[in-house]
Amino acid sequence: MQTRSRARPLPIGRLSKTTGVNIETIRYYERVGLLPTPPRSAGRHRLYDEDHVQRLCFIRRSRELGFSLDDIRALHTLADNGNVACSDTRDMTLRHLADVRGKITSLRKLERALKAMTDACQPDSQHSCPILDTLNSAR
Amino acid sequence: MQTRSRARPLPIGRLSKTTGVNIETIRYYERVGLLPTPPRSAGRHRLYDEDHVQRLCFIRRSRELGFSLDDIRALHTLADNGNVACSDTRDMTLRHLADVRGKITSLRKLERALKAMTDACQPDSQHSCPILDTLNSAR
DNA sequence: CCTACAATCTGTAGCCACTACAGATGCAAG
DNA sequence: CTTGCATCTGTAGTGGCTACAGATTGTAGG
Repeated sequence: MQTRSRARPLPIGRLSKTTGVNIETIRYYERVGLLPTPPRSAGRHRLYDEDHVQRLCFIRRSRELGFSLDDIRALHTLADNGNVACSDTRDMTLRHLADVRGKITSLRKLERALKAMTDACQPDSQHSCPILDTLNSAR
Repeated sequence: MQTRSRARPLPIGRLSKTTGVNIETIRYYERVGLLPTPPRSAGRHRLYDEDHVQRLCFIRRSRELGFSLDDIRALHTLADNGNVACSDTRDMTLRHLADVRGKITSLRKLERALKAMTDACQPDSQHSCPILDTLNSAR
């Protein structure tokens, strides 16, 4: 039991392997105040514990879900304040969801436009290129 | 007829209004070699003609379709070489289309994950926040 | 204990496509 | 000629990393 709470600290390379986050990125997160500054060895090497692993995994998963670093900072604050935060995290996630849906919509428009262009462009067309024509013609 | 070919040159502010491209962006495009350097007035103010308007519109439309500045440089080169380029532009556009589709796919995954989280998060839930739980739990 | 060699350190610069200034000029209307 | 807007150059900032260079530290083998 107490071996777990006294697990030996990880240097940055191990933390990186454990969490799947690049070493440079870990140091970057520390620089921008996303990851708390860890204690150091006598030779100034960073020494991480289990809390850092948890925090960094939280960050990674949030990034995978497309949250910005500012969002994640806010999520940390909310998480640290206990579960009063539930409606706030929900609001944030809903805003983010709306954003993602907006991006999907505009990418689909893009997709249609690009498909129309490639469809119009037959490799054996002797005359001018429909794609270049589209780009050249007025809106 | 000759009034059109001898239209008076536009200063950068007019070009900006005509094309809908920001002044700073126009100068940026010139700096990175996307827009040819225009002649200048005695006082070093840029003076644009109809060709510049066309070129800048081409760039704007390409950007709206999500092409990178490198892509646009390539498109310009192809356009200037005549319509031999047709299959090349088609290839470029198809690659870009595949890219857009890839982005749509991953955004849709994101959308599903975010929706699942907000659905699980009921405002009256007294216990811990499902969203924070998701972000905290292991993969 | 010494020697390799790997790991980590700091600081800086680059990526993309802009955007935002500051401070110095130019230009055109009244 | 003055006023006031337009434009000029140059630099720095954005987000989220990534990639170095050059110095120091940690560690395993002999």
